[in-house]
Amino acid sequence: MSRPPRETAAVPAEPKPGRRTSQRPTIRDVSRLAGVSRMTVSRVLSDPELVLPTTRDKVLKAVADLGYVPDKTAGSLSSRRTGFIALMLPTLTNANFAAVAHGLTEALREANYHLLIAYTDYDMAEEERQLLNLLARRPEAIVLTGAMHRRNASRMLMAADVPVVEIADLPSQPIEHAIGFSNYQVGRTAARYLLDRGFTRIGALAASPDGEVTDHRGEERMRGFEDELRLARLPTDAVLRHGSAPVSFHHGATAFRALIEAQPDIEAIFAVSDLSAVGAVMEAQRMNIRIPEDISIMGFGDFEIGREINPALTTIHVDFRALGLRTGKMLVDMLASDATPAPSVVDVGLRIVERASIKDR
Amino acid sequence: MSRPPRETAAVPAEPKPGRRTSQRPTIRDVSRLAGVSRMTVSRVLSDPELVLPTTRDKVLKAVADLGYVPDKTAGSLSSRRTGFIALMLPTLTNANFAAVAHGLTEALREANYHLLIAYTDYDMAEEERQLLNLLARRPEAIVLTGAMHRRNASRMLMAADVPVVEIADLPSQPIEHAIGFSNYQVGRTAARYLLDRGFTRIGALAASPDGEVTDHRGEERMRGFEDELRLARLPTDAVLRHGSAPVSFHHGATAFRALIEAQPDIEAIFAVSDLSAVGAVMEAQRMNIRIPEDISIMGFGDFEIGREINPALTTIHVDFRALGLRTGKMLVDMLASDATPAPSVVDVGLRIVERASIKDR
DNA sequence: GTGACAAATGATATCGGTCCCATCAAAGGA
DNA sequence: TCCTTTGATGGGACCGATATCATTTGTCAC
Repeated sequence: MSRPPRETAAVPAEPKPGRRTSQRPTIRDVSRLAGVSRMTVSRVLSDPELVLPTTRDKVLKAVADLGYVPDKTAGSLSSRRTGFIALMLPTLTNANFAAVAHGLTEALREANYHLLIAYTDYDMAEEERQLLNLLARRPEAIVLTGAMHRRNASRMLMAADVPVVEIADLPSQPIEHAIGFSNYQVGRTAARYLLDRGFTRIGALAASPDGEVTDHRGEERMRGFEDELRLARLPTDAVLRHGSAPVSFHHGATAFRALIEAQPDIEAIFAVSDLSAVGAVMEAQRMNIRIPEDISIMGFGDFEIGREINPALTTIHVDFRALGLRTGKMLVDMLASDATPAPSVVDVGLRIVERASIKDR
Repeated sequence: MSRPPRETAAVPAEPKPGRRTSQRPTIRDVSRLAGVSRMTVSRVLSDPELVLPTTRDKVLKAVADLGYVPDKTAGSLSSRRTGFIALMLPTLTNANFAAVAHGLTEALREANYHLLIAYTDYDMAEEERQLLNLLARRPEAIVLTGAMHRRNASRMLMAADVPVVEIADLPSQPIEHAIGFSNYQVGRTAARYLLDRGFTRIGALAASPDGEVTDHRGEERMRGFEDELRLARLPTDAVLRHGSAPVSFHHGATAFRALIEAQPDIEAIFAVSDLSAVGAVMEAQRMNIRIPEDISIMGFGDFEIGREINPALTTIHVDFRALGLRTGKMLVDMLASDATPAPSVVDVGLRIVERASIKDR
C-alpha cells in the first residue's frame, strides 16, 4: 500500500556522468572514513612507523571496515616499481624448472616481489611473444633460462633497462648476469666418467634436434659427450638421437630399445635426462637386461625417482632449487641498492652422484 | 686537445625538477614522432582497424624506431582491465598441478590473458597472504585449487567482485564456480574397486595429517576410502598415515615398509598418490615382494612414471591438463560477455586405469 | 621567549595509458 | 543546397596510487 515515490525525491545523486566507477573502495574512501588525507593512509600501509599510533589505528580500522585492498596497479604506476620479477622457462612440467621457480619464489617472498612466469614450450617464436608480454608489465628484473634467444629478443632485453639474469644454462655470451652450469661440461663429464671406468662401447640417449621443438640444453650435453668421446678416439655412432623433445620416461624406454637393437654390444649409456635414463632402466627390466651387470646407465638431473628405482641411478646433479634461491637473493640485493653491479657469471658446477646403475670394474 | 667545456654551455636542459623520469619511450614519444595524437597511437596498438592504413604505418614505424613497448600497468589502471587471471596452487613441484597451470595458460593465451601464479606450499596462513597479494593486482578472475579456504579468505573472495573458480577439488560449498572431481569419491572408488576384486585385507598409504603441512585433498581420499571399507564392514586399521605431506616416491617406499611390518598379511594397497604407489612398488622389489602376486597396489593421479614401471601401475586418472584448459575456456567466455553467469559446478569425473599392479582373481 | 629543528600530516602534481566526447571532413540523401 | 550520417582523429579528464614539497605542531636549547 505504498504510494509511488514522488519524482522529485526519487532521483538519486547521479554517480557522475563520467567513467563508470567500480564498487571497490579506494584509498580515498579509506581516507574519508578515517578523517585523514590519502597520503596518511598510504603511509600507514607502506611505512607505518611514520604515522602516530592513534592515527594509525583509525586508518587500520577504516581499512578493515571497508575491506580495502590497495591497488598495486596504481601503486606501481606511481612509484615506478611493479614488484614483479619476470621468469621465462621452457616449461613448467619439468621438475627441475619447477624447482627453479620454487627457489626463486622463496627468495623473493621476503622482499615482497612476485614472480611473473611465462613459458615457451620450447618454442622460440613463442619466446619472443612472451618476452614482449613480460616487458609490458615492467618487471624490475628478468630471469631467463637458456641461451637460445633470437636476435630480436636480445635486442629487446638490452633496451629494457632492467637487470637480466640468465640461469641454468651458462651462455657463451651472457647478456648481463648468468648463474648456472655448462650443459656442454655435463656431457663431457659424463663421457669422462664412463671412460675412466674403462668402458669403450659407449652410447647415449637423446631427442632428435630436428623435431618440432628442440631442446638446446640437451643438445649441448650431447655435443660435449661426443667431443669427449672423440678426444678419446672412440666412435660416436652409438650416440642416438631418437624421438622428439622434450624427453620423457617413455622416450627413454623406446630409445633404449632402439639403441640396443642397433648396437647390441653396448656397455654403457648416458641419457640426456634422468627421465630417459629411468625409462631405459624400466625397459631393460622388461627385456631382461640386467643393470648394471649387462649395461651401465647414467642420467642427468638427479630427479627423485632415480634414487628410488632398482638399481638406483647414477646421475649428474645440479641443485636447481638452490639455483633459483641464489638468483632470487642476488636480485633482491641488487634491487635494494640502486648501484648497478658489474655483470657477473657464476658457475655453480655439477656433481656426479654415484649410485648403483654403473658397473664397478 | 679539446678545451674543457665552458660553464655556461655545459648545463644541460634540466629534466624538470619534479619526479625523475625514465628513459623508456612512452606513448607520448611515439605520438610526437609519428605526428599524431596519443589516442591514435593507442588505437593502432589495440584496435588497428579504426585507423587509416597510412596513419597506421606512420605509427608503427615510430613504434619500431623507438623500440616502444606499451606499459600495461598504466593501461590496466586506465581501462580497469589488468589481463591477469590469478591462480593459487599448493605447489608447482607436482606434475598434476603443473599440468593445470599448463592447460590454463594455453587456454588463456589466445585471449591474451596472463596467468598470475601464487602457491602456498600447503600452508594455510600463506594462502591468505598470497590471496591478498593476488587481489592487490586486480585479477579479472581467480582460480583456486582446493576447498580449504579459511574464513577470512572466503570473505575476501566474496568481496573481490570477480569470478572465482575452484578447481581440482569439488568443494561441498562452492564459493561460485567449481570444476573438478571429488577426492572423497576417489577414495570410495578405489576401495570399491579393491572390494569388487575380492580383497579383504586392504590397506592404504597416506601422509599424516598432523604434520607441519596437511594435504587436505589426500586426506579426503582417505576419508572416502575408509568410509567405503566401513560400509563393507571391513576394518580400517591398515589405512596407514605415515610421514608428512607432501608425499613423494620416498614416502611411498618407507610407508610401504612400515605397513608391511605392521600388517604382514595385507593383500591390497591404495596409495594416496601415484608417487607413493611407485615408491611402494620399488620398495617391494627390494624386499622381494612380488607385485601383484603377493600384494596388489593402486595409486591416484596417473603420473607418467606409473605407465613405465614394472608392473605398470593401476591408478585413478584425472585429466588435469584438460581441467586447466576447460577452466581457461570458461573464463575467457565469461569475461568476453559481461553477463554474470549463474554459479556452476562441473564434475569431470574420474576413470580407473587398469594396468598390471592389481592381481587378477 | 624565540629560533632551530624534527615529527606528523596534508596538498598537489604526476605516473602512462584509455575513456568519453568533440571536432572536422567526406559521403550520401532529400 | 543543406542536413544528416559516418569515419578518422584529437583534447582533456581520469584511473588510484605515491613522490615531493609545504605546512603545522611540538620540543628543546639558549
